[in-house]
Amino acid sequence: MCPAPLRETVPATTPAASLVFTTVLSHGPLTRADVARRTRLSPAAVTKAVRPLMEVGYLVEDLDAGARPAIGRPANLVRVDGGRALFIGLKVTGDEIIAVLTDLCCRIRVARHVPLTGREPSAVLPVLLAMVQELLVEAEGFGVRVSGLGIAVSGDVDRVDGVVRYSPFLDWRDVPLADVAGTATGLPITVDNDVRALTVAEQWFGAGVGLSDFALVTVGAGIGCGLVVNGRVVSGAHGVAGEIGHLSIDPLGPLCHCGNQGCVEVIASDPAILREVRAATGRPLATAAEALELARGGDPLAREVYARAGAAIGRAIGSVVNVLGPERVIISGEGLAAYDLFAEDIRTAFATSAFGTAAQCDLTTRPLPFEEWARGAAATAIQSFIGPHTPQD
Amino acid sequence: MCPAPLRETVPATTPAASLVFTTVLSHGPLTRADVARRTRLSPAAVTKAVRPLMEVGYLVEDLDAGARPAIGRPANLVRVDGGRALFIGLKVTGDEIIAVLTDLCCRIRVARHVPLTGREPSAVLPVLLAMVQELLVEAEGFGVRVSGLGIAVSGDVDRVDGVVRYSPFLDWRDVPLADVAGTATGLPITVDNDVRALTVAEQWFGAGVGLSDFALVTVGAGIGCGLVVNGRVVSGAHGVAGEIGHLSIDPLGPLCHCGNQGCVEVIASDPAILREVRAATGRPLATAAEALELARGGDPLAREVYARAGAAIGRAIGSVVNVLGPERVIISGEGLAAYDLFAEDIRTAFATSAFGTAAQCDLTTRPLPFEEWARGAAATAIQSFIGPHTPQD
DNA sequence: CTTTTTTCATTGACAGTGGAAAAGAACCAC
DNA sequence: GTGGTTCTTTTCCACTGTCAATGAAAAAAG
Repeated sequence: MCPAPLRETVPATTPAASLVFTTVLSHGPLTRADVARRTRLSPAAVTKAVRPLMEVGYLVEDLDAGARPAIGRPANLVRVDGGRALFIGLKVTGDEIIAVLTDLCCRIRVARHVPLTGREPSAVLPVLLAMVQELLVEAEGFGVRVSGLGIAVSGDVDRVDGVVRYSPFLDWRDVPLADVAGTATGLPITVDNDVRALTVAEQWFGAGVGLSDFALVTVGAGIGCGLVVNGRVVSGAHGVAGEIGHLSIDPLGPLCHCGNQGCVEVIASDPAILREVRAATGRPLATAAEALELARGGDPLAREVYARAGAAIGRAIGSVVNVLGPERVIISGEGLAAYDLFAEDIRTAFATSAFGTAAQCDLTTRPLPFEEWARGAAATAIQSFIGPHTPQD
Repeated sequence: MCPAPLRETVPATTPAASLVFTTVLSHGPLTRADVARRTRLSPAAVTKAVRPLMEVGYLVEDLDAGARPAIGRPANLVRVDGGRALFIGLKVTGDEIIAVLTDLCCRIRVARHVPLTGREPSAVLPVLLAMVQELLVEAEGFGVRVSGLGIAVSGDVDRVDGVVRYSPFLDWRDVPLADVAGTATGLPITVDNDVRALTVAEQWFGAGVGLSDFALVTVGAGIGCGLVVNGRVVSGAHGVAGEIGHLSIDPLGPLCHCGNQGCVEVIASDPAILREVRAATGRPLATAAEALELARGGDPLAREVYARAGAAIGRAIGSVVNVLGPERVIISGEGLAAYDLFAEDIRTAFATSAFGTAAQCDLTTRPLPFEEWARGAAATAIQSFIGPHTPQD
């Protein structure tokens, strides 16, 4: 009579359960008492939230005695059983799709990528769906169902409706990605902006854990920035935020396609650096990697370009920090391969442009393997899976 | 036996009551049904929240039939009875204390200011307390008790502890203002940063009502910025945020005391404008008002200075908007007296520096009479009075 | 001039959430 | 053992806000 439920129930049914689950998820194995202290819930509430989550296997008792107190009853550690559920994360770029299969703790189990031949939705979607199928097959090998699919796309993305409003890079407008992917795969879909997705991953599983205010700066083909303020990811009133790529750093700098001069992006993005190194040295370099090699080899002109790029990034970070006063800035991105060349310049430019207390802000760097973007997408899927009661901090 | 309560109970005891009260407070007279729709509470919950608030007189039925629907039972409007409680707001500047007595709707009933002879806490506090006494006497004339005192100070202020951590302007460090004022007056005290206080006033009673993301930019002796993101005022991880005064606009501009060149504040603050007009015209002007007069008179060199100031402000606003994507920016401050001189420049500079969707952001200007700062302080007191369940939006 | 329709407001029953207090459990130290 | 300490669970309960039904007040319809 009663039809079988189409999807596994979400782990957290009440705000308290959600809070407990996300706390354990982010802060690793914890005792119930610890969870109670962290969440400011009563111990009783924690016990009651943990039990049903254990019964369905999302939480498990961690038998590594480990952190037992010197005195008193030994504590039982509780942790999330990552293997209990799988998620697929996809990042769609202009020329490829990067895909990962992760567990509930957002650890990557499988990573793939396929090139794209066209950018129109009609060219991308079949490849995307084929990739999902491929990973679903992989997932069978783990004997666990896939509980969600996250898709990250650059540009203006409406996560609530799952619509890509406008992606300049892909030249997409108003593509109802969640609907399409949902009907095709039957999975719960989360669509979000790529930088925001990466920010969610850092907030829950990375260098942003436990911070109520931080920024994530990505350096690569473009310069992006994700923000967490008061424990919540910032989306802006119109769905767009963190556009630091077009902060104007040098009014006399090169002309940017946005119409201004000296934007961060036209000084410090990978293509900009390549262009500048080419111009400075007169060599016909083809890729950013070649420019990097030249600079690493000690070419002073090339190094100068990297120094300028670092200074621009540092000043952009300084602006963000002055405005928001975050606790930490995480610097990441493909461009980080050149980090050794401009780390110093980023820090000095930041230090001089940060005003007052803002200078206390911690700068952390973090390598960004190519699968990381897709992992961010998986993180958003995990977030959706856990439920609507996302706690603010 | 049972001692009389020392202070009136706060209006809102439950989250729902708080939500209802703040909704009615900000959105003027509303029908219960409207409140229910706005807050997404059930109609029953609204009725139950309103009743006790009416019994103690904070809410009243508004008998101005006014907005009756074309069909169906006519609605009863509910509004806050502003006269039911009074609040004192104080702003401490370097050379005077500005004070207001407001009602619960943050309407100014009495405004005062006294000059200060010294900046040390020992010189300021007696004057401050005398001012409070004076307004308490005034308040007796209204036959209503004063329910809270808000104090606004520039610099790094910890609202939770009521401590002025560091105010460069006053040269205060770690002054426990809330404790001192609390024991001296017996009133509940709220101490906050001045710009944040102004932001709260706008969020609850001004041009920020109903917006989840907006910025408030103040132009005057300094350039400040208050931010509301996701419906909450931004304080930053270290208690400081919105420091746009030292965003560097022109790397070749005048040297700022912060060590950088071409900060907004060294181009567009009142003293900076005065200095520049003096330098450009060679005239021995004494005040910003004289410089303003000169520019209004048509002096091209003076006008040029204002145009540069406007452009700097516009670009600073552009930076904030690119980073946060607010729905609106409210431009205010004493410097707004000169608004006609640089309005155009602000807008053009903003338009060129705002990227993509960010340009949709609405720029609003709002005059800032001198009592406004003190009114901001009163708004924080009202916020504290209503209770800890401040809703996020 | 009823009756119906529509919307607003209230009531009382109720489900569900999380807290308080007390008891139980497991260990160490003496 | 006994007492002390901390973690965990249990039981009971206060409380909040929703549901569904009911009442109220007006306009529109018959």
